[in-house]
Amino acid sequence: AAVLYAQLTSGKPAKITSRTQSSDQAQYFELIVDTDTNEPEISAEQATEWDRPHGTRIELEMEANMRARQQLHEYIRNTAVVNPHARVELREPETHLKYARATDQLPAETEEIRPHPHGVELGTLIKMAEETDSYSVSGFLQGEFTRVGQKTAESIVDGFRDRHYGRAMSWRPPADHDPGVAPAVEEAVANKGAEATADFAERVTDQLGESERIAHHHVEAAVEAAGDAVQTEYGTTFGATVRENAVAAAWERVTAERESDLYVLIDAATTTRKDDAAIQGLAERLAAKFDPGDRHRVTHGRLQEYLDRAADMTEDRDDATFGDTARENVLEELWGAADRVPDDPPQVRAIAEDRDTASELLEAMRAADVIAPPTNCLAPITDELVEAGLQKVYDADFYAAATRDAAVHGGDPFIVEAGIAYGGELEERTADVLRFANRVPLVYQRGACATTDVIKGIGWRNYELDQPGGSGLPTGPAVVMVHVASTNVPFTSESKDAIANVPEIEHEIELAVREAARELKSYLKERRSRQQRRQKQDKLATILPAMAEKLAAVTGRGELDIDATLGRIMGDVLVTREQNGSVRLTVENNADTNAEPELTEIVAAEPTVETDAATVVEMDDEWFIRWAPTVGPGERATLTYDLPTDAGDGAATVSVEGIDEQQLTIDTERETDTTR
DNA sequence: AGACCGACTAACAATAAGCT
DNA sequence: AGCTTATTGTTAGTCGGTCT
Repeated sequence: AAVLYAQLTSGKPAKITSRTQSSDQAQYFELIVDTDTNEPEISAEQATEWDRPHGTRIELEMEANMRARQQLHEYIRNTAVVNPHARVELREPETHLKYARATDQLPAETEEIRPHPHGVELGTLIKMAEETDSYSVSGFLQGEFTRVGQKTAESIVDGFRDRHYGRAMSWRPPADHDPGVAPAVEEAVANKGAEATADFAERVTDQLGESERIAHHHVEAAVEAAGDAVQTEYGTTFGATVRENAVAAAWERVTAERESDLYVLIDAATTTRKDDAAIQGLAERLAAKFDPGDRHRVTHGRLQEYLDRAADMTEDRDDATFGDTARENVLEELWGAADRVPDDPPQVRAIAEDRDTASELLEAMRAADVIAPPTNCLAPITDELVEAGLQKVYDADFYAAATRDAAVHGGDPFIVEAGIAYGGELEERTADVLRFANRVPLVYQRGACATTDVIKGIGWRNYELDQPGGSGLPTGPAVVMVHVASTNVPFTSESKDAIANVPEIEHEIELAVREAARELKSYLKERRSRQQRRQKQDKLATILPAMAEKLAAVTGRGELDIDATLGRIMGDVLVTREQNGSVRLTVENNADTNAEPELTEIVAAEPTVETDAATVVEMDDEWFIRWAPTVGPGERATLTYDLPTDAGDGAATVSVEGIDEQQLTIDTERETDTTR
């Protein structure tokens, strides 16, 4: 599109330079797009020198006005966010934007997939049907669509038959005491010999008697089978005319009692005590819709029409009511009673030529259960790289990102990713929302986008962000980015400016943003508590020494150990080391949660540790003493070990890990106290 | 209470391998 | 070559637990 636009405005070809790592020369092309055939045309080709080791460069010259420069910059910046693997640079006469690569990791390769049955449009379907090599509908579906195997294809074809041919209404076989099918068939067959005719009629009757309900095609099949059998046995030919007559006669017998048959069905469907007369009336009127000579094939829509008319009439005449629910139940009962026709579906070619048939097939495809499409056709940026992308563009204190698992809307898989940058150089105002679709920034129509709607709908106060009025965009030094990757992103319009409000996508966007926001929340909470701690500590640090001094002056005793006291007041973990012949390490936990510090000491001589709580490892004449106690709130734990007397006073120091630096006070002064 | 998540199983499509 | 069969991978569905 860019090439075409450049060509239209400036008339100059696109200049392309490309070089692979292995080749020592680059290839240079000039390319124009033939607007008639929409095919590229290479107008010049030559080998050339290029200073880059590998890559592709496209140069386009185009005319445009630069009034929307701000948005161009924004576009470039946003592009840099979602393409952390790329180096993005913009040179203009007065500005120069440059974003370096944040990672050398290329986006995961995507796999091409065939379209999903739920995702195609009628036009596409017809086009596919025209181009396929398959003859049968089943083969076409299995070959051209993803997630369609034998089972799914069968269910689609079944649905298609229902829509294309309708179903064949079936009736119960005549009861035994009624004049059965046999006499009617015998009557219909002439000049075939009494014995053969009787046998023929009996066979047909037996065959039909086996099934619960009989549709027209059952009768046809029974007559065919009986005809063939009798033909070989008796040597008399049962031609097409005879068979037709026999089918007609048998069918007439089968359909003779439509009314009582329908009565039973309607009665079964209407559980509530409907008026008997009303049901009878409905059955009568419905029975009248099925012509005696007809095959009784109805589509779902036609059946509904019949039922509606019959029900309306019954309401008028018999003063009964048939509500929507009742009608629906009866309709489903009748539809269930009707038999799926055995006709083969038309060939794919025929479907391609007939729009109505194709539309019926599409309906069947939409209605069928098809498992979700595979998701490896999408390449998410991944949460780490979203973070990296944000870091590369925004100078903030905190970054969070979340990538959702793939989900499906219609037939198209999609992945939603969200990222949040907070603090740092970001301005304190309504948070920016960056929207992306398939790694392309969406600049316009901010308000019409599903992304914005979702973010406005989130209660940001839960996540420690200000939100005036409790809804709408949050305020604060924050940037929220949302990326939707899909094989078919549903845009609100052709201009691809905003993502449409598809419930599935909105839901995923919300979950993704919330996921990232939760991280932000814990960060903000921690930061706040840290600030409070620091304020408290600052105050104490000014007061305590003065108090200690006063106290010392009043009591006349030596100076107090302020550090330890401060630690106790602040709820810190206090680690003390005393050396008096043996070394004694004490962990005192003044916090209100369990502390699990890991203490390591390195000494120059082999220590003797009495408990199993600590492990000693020797390495290059140094001994590592590792001790990882769990200390409950308000408790203290102690480790004592001996060093050989000739080891001298330890230059050993204790290092502590697993405790937040802010909450840790290490006190080794007593070492000097005791050795003094 | 409801949504979400992970572990597990069953079902099914996709693919490779084998067979007629 | 075309069909059937085994294998593999993916997904839907279910259950129980956890979090908000």
